[in-house]
Amino acid sequence: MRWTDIGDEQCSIARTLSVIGDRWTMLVLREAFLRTRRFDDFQRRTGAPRPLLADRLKRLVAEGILERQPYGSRSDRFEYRLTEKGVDLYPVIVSLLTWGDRWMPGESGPPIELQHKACGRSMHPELACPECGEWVGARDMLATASDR
Amino acid sequence: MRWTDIGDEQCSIARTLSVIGDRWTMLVLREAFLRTRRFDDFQRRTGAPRPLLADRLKRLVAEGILERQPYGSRSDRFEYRLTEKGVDLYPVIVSLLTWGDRWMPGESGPPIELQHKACGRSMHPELACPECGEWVGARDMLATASDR
DNA sequence: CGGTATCCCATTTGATACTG
DNA sequence: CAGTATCAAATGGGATACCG
Repeated sequence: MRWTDIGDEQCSIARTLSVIGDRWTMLVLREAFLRTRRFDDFQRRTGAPRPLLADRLKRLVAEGILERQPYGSRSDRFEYRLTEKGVDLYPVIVSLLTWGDRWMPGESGPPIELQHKACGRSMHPELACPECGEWVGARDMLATASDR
Repeated sequence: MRWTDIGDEQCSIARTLSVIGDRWTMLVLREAFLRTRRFDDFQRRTGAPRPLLADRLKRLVAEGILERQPYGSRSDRFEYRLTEKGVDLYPVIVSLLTWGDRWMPGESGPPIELQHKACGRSMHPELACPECGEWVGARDMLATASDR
């Protein structure tokens, strides 16, 4: 299986990875959630080579995850903003962050702090069941693959 | 920045990606959560070339995400099982799945079904605040990067 | 500021075969 | 079953320069 073909896979995980399963892409998304919007800011903060960044931004726009829009009065300035589809990737990003904070902590504490606006506490969101409201972990779930 | 150096980054997301931010690795983890344990089963179900699979399994074991253990009576049979550190990646995997089911649905419905053992319903877990219990999305959170 | 254009090199990949 | 060995080909990465 080639990676160009993976978008055709049955599995939603594989299809999702075909779109965002690239390390530079993930870092771009991290920045987008931190409200980075302009090319040069993405470049500086991700450290990606400019041609690579250009490519990844283009793909994300093509996939409808980012929107490219002119801003200000000049016609040669653009900003990239998350679409609804892009914002919906939040659980993926925050899960990566949470796991890293827990299992691969840096020396000086986590560089990104998460605060819940509503209650004001610092925390990492966790998974719960939208039907019954209980917290869920891997052991609480039954996963069934239809192809086996 | 080279990818070999990314493990040194400040950001937990980047450090996490340095360990699991590879597409084959992610598919291996998907299988692990679907209770795949043996080399050839991983190979068949992920479609990864054997040398690549061997490499990814080795790395995951080195990182403490999988454990390699002999099983049965023969000494040349091994199985790979998620450690606690590995099980804790569940939110990452399930978030990828959830997003894919929502935004990149296949023709014949999702091939992996999730059921909450406790309440019996089919659902996708969602994020909530462990402090106050409310559901949270990207807009409900304040993310602050300490380096800017 | 927001990109492209080049170019070269290192790495990864994919296929295939082989071994204990 | 559980890998290694080999190897050609493709890909991606990084540096640098350039343009409107």
